[in-house]
Amino acid sequence: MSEKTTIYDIAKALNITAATVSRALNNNPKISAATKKLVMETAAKMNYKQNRLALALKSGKSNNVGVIVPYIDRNFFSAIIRGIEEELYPLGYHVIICQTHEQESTEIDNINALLNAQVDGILMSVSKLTTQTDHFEYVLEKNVPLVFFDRKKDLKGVSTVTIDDFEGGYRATKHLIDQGCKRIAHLSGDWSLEIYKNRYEGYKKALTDHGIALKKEYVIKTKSDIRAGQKASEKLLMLPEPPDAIFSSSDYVALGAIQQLKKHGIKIPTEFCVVGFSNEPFTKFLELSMTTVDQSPVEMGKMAAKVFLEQVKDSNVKIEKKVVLSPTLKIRMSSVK
Amino acid sequence: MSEKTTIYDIAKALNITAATVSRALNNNPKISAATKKLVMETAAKMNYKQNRLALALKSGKSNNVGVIVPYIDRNFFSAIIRGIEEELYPLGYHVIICQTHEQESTEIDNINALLNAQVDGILMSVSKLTTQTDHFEYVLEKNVPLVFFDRKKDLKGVSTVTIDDFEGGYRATKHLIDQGCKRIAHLSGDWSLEIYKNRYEGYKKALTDHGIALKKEYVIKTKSDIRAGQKASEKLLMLPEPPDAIFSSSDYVALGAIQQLKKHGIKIPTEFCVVGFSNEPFTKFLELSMTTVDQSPVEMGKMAAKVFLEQVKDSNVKIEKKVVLSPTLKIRMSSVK
DNA sequence: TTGTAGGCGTTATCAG
DNA sequence: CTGATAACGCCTACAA
Repeated sequence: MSEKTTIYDIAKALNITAATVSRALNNNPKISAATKKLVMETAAKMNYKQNRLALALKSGKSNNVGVIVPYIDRNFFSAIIRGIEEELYPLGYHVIICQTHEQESTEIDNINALLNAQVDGILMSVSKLTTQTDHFEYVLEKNVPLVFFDRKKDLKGVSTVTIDDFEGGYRATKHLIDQGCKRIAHLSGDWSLEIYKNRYEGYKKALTDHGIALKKEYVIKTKSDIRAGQKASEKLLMLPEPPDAIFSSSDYVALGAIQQLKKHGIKIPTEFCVVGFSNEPFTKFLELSMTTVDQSPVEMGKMAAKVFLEQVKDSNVKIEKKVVLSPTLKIRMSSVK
Repeated sequence: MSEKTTIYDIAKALNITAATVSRALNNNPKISAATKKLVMETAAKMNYKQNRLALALKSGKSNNVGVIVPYIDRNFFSAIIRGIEEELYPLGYHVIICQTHEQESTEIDNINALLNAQVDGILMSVSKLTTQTDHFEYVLEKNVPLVFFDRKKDLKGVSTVTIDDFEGGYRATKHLIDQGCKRIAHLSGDWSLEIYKNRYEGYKKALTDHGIALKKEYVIKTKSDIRAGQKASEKLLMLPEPPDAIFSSSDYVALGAIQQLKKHGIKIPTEFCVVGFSNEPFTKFLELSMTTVDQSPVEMGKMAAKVFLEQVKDSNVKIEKKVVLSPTLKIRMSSVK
């Protein structure tokens, strides 16, 4: 029983031809009910399982999609992958995972490997260190659907699923203003990634909309970790006129800020409010739970999958869909006076 | 340039046969250096990329491995997947992801789908609700290597990579004893999963080794979430002689316990110590950081991948390797008086 | 050293 | 309705 049974085995057992077996198995209308039933039964009896590799070679569709992310164990990305998988699995697609470690060379490598593996599409979030776009254009040349989620590059023919980072930044900042904060600082990331630029723009707009002047020294670009948050907030506190609130583009940076503020004996939220970004799981579990912007990553993954599906459906027409999801402000203790 | 170039295209361009091209591309010794060079150059010029599907069909090896986990966005599992991917990618393998949602029927479904896709191996963690083992035996019948990580079923011919849960439970409990705790409770999980049973056994052994009697009412089986932790610890506090420490098999349950203790105004760690299990990322970020048992999931993933590789290397000999990793106790604030 | 031919498992096309 | 045949892209005896 360890041998794989093929449609030939079934054909032989039934004294018919493999073509007929194939037809029976595939609900082809041109087949008698009798033989169909017979084939089905013996197929079950012989424990036949379709070899998807052969089908893939024949049809040119592998029913695999490649997903490329910086690190799979970052909650934001694993949640997106979860969404993609859950949307695609019922339709017979499998998800192949690749990690870039934020390296452009690895990203290029991944794309080539996935293309060789004949994936039906590539869904990805661009790595931080990526500057070129040749490898993306190469994917398009091959007529393989390409969908960017969260981190994107602007390219003709590529669909994208993002959240409205501007809106997220705006709401977070407005919330702080509503809480009565007067001197709101912003901890941002590298602006070569649009997401950070957009969050900053939202912050800026919210301030000006409410008649608050933007202070250059209140905006600091940092890496996305706790240490960076500690250092940046220390710098802010040393200012002649220190801020009374921080909107951070990263939950980790926000956490670092909170830790530093506590070290200085500053009371949160009464004296100082903090808002993060991403709704990382830990933000909810903190004793002083953190207000943050939720990006609904599972939904983002599902949406990316849907966009991909539309693309394969009408592979003749070039679709270039830009889906922008709305962020949700999760108001928690770190910002409510 | 959108057409895929095959070895036939190269052959035609060079007025040689596809077989020769194939040999040149594969470093076959029986070929002249001249033609080899020529083939290589035109292959590069024509942007040839090997079709791995065709190779897979021909060779019977897809160079894909299937990984099945309950949920991909649980940090423990995504970290394991990260380890697997990082170990296998350099060798040309790709990782296909499936989620069971803890359902046995989905698990069976996933296995069949992966088998149909001709994966070279399946690495998985058994779902909580799985009772049968037929589908695992079926994998073995097909001569597809099967490796369990963390959650396993005992089966002949299956390799496993786990951590020493007994040891983890023992160390956690001994640590509490060393801290001077006298009445140590244990919040466990469903014992149909060995891991929970073993952690309990470690707890028990540590107690008896130190001359402490096991109290039945101090051991409660719960689900693995915060709410369950709150409820269970409430029950413990209502006991005529409430405990002064909790060792929990789950970080989430431990967090629920801590929250409940605080509600009662109990001071941690001075009056009460808590130790969790898994080293979920949030445990480190809590204001009162949580002592917990680290399972080094990335290492576990790498090890599972290595075991798989050994298995495919000598596919003739049936290997049944049982790797047991050592857990590490991360001592933090929730348990140090 | 190179060419020829067959096959991996399926499906699609064309006859019958 | 069913059978025969070719094709997907690659590799590998075997023959030359």
